[in-house]
Amino acid sequence: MNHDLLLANIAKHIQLNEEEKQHFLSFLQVKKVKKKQHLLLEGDVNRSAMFVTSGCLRAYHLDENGFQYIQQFAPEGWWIADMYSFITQEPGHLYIDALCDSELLLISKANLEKLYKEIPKFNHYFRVLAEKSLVSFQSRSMENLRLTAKERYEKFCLRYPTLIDFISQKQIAAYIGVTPEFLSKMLHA
Amino acid sequence: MNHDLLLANIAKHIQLNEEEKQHFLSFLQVKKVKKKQHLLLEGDVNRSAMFVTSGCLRAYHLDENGFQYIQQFAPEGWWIADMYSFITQEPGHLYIDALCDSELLLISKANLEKLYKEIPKFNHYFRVLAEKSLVSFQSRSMENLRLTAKERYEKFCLRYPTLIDFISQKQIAAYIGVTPEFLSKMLHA
DNA sequence: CGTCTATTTGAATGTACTCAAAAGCGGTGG
DNA sequence: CCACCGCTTTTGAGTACATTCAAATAGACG
Repeated sequence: MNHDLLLANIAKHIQLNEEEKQHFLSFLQVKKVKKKQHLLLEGDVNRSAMFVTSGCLRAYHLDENGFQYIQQFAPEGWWIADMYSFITQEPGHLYIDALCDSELLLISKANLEKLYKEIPKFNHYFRVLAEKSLVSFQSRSMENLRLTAKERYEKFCLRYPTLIDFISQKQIAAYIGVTPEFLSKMLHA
Repeated sequence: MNHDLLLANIAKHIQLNEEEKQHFLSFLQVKKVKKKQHLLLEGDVNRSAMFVTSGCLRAYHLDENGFQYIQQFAPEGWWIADMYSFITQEPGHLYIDALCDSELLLISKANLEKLYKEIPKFNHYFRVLAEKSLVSFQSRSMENLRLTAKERYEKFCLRYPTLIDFISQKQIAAYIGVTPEFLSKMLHA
């Protein structure tokens, strides 16, 4: 069942009885997307947080010159959202799309707020998630200043070992913040 | 009273009755530090999260060449910690020190865990804090790749308007990730 | 007042980008 | 099943943004 991965993830942090599990699952919506399909466009309000049960998503920003900057990949077992937009329910700046056919579990902002009220320990679960993600982005924001492109490439390989030979070099370039041309030269040097 | 700023901050997110307030305050420790005094060194375990009631702290990383990279400043009303170390209670990679004489409220990891158990709605408070901080570091990590030094300088001015004419250029350079020499040239161009 | 650190300025260098063009590769339709 | 089209990757030459090293000046603090 595609809920199992999520329940297992949650079980690492909080204990749910059968009733709570069912209640939680009733808030979720299953969604299937095809490769290249968008789940969120710039200017959209991100109404649901997404948990990837199979496949892989990515969140990216498009700058005024048409350059993509990838904020994160979300392989199987990862949550993804435009956090700014999801929290504030205002239009966001990110695109989210599928790198391959994928299956997702969605929880809407409204249902998540209900969940926090009805099963408060989910505050704990999502607090721990947010804290871990925070630590990771804190590191990355400093690494993006102090590391060279080559070092950032190596960090990428460590962070997403399953993606290295699955995604294109262009995607990796957009994640580490270099041009595809430069990454190609770097890997052939 | 120096607790007021913190209680006001908390009141924006959760409602506490008088008893809960007192219980919370009993977990806190007041600490005064002088300018340049360190609160955390690289390799230390960060045992307490710190709330700045007056003054200003900063968290920074020192690389192998002796360059400082400032992760964040914490003026009055901000929380600061080495989140990685605080969460895991393992040795961290950050230094935290005072930019001027400052007054802090500390909550130890152990007391915070007790607090979560005894007044679970603090999970909500710290979840919201972590989420906001996450959004801010997500933006910064991409800005550090796609913006030029001049644009990062402008973002810095927006984020910390009270610090611009209080801290040295060298500090700003260490935050936006350029050499002091380059920042000087940039500002005189 | 003297010392230490921060800032300024300049010349040479390096890392990564831009633009351009060719080669490779994958998917789609005839 | 092959040919074509579009996108990715490669390669090269010229350029830009930021660094390094060095030295002079200015400022802050005890």
